Amino acid sequence: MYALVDCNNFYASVQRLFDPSLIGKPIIVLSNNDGCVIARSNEAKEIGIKMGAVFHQITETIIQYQVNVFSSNYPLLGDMSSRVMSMLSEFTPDFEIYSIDEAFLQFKGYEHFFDFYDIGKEIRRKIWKGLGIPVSVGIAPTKSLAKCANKFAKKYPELGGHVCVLDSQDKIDKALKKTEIGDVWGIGRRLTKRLKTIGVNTAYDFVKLNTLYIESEFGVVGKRLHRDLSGIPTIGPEEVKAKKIIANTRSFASHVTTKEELAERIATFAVTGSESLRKQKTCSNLIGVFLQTNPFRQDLPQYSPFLAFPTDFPTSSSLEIVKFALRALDKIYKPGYHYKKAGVMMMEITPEEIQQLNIFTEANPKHKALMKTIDAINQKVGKDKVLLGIQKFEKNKKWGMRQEYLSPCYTTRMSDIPILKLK
DNA sequence: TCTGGGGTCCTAGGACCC
DNA sequence: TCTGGGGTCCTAGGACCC
Repeated sequence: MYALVDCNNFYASVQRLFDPSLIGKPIIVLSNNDGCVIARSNEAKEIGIKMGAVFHQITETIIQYQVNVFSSNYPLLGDMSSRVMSMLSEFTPDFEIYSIDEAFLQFKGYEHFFDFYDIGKEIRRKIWKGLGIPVSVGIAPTKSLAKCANKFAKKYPELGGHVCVLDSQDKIDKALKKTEIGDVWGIGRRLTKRLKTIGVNTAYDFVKLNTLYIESEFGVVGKRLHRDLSGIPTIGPEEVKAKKIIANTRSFASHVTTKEELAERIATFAVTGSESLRKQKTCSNLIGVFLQTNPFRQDLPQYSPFLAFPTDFPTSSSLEIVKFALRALDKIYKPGYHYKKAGVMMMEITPEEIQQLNIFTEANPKHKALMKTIDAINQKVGKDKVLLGIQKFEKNKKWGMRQEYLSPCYTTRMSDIPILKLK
């Protein structure tokens, strides 16, 4: 059996955790740059704020309902996520982190010993007691059915106290019949539209389709999902693998026009990406850079170039990667445009220990030790303490990213730790 | 004024190899 | 009328996830 544990309105729940006065009030959390709504408390959902809504377009609603607004606080959210995951991992060794607020727990061979409903309740109780984060638990024989059960647990909390177990064909059928096709894991907007035109409106309708038909129309992806939803475990556990692409991209609060400013941002994206490469013990062989003007300003000239340079040898050295990134920037930069977004992508990622040597050039052996030292210092005394000369020294300016509603980093910064006052 | 960021997998078609 | 057989690798585009 698989359990899918999902934190309820995770970002909003975390903010509420450190400010109990927010309980029962509408909360929204914004994307980077305070652009879109990416998380909502139930109260915010009820007053009709949509996922992905553009923040500056809903100011009236915000004022009218006194909605509490937060910028994304990734240090805080990341830390709370790892605490949740750490507690969940104690329930079973077969444990898979699926996203920042979701994990699959697999229970092999326990079927006859455990009441899964009790397990679900216990998971919920522990996370709530230990961390104050509410979770929903869906338990079923396959991953896609566990996803389905989880949606049920969330949608009808009164039925099972945020726990839903699908342990018989009868229950599975009932749940599938009540699940809209668009809510099925792996069925996006396009497929929903296609399926509805052929009369498939629920997950149950989908399961009842002919296998051969599914394969010819929707390929192997459709076939896999079809089997998995039919109760035959097909979507197996995902191993944690090194990333194949590492991207670092940001929109700017206002536009950027000069090459100097872009160079400084590109360098920082490259440095951050290099750190990610080293963390997963890999090197990159192709460094790409892109620029983008603001696509919402069609009245301004548009220019969105991308260029990738192969490195001379596989590398994770910040110095090398910055060099190639800046070389690419130099090629694609054109004056006279208002750049709104930029990014660096590390591609063709290979393991550190497998090195295809180049005849003509080789890595500077000093870089490896240097990077190790820099990483160690930054780890010990705080992120970004050691920077390259081209990077911005001012702290807290974060590329002029708009973050007007940032909460304290309650769990990761000494000065932000909440203080309890006894009367 | 203002519109996120970061990933994965699959398929079809073309180029190329012997 | 007919035009071998069996492969690999790469790319662009499409779909999906959180």
